[in-house]
Amino acid sequence: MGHPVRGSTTGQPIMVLFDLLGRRWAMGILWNLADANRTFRDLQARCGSASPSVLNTRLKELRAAGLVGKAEDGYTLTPDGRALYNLLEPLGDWAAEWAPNLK
Amino acid sequence: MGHPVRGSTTGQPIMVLFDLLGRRWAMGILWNLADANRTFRDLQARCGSASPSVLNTRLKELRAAGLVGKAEDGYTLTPDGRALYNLLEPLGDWAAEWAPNLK
DNA sequence: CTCGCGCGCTACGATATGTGTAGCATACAT
DNA sequence: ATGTATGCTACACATATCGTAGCGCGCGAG
Repeated sequence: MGHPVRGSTTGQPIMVLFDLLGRRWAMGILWNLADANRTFRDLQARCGSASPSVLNTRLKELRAAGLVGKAEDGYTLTPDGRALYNLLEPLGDWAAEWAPNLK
Repeated sequence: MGHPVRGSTTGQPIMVLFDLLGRRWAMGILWNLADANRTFRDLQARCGSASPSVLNTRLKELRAAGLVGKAEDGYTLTPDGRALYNLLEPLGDWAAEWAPNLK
């Protein structure tokens, strides 16, 4: 049922984005690339030891989406990826206040 | 390997949030509840006809997380849920500019 | 009252997606 | 050449999601 535009039947770009980000580790990868370029194994370690197959799949998807690129010292955020990260960043502060209310 | 704190081994609340939102339709549900309360079937129709089992599972998770609540006229965002939505909202505008660059 | 209807929701087999471990090829240092 | 680290693939197993069917309920019409 493939990857292209899973939720975009209504033509809403936001659903395409949610489809891409609504996969395991997708946002975590963006998050961990924000402050520095990371090697494959470095990313793997920071994403709760995600299995290399998923990690590689996600990296392919994110690169196809133009959010992540490859530099000499590992993977890196493209300008688009960084722009998206900047929108995601406030979630970090919010999560810090929200998480304790959970259990 | 359940639901509680899948990526939080490092103690980062953001990973707990990413775990919750990084599931199918999770963000789509928040998005569709933003402008009005929605019934179960209404949500289902707006989420690309997501199967009722997933939709129900997601709703349970989101309610357990205190982001979604139940009103007389359907599901609704809690104050926390609305705060989170406000952070997510800019993604809509960004996605509208980004999506066309894809293919 | 009973019939049909739409509702929220559950059950369950089929498929898609993710996990975990092993390991290969390359590069570089010792 | 030997050891170590890298990026990544392969594959068997586990989990998540899908899609369809259908149950129990409340309600309004006949």
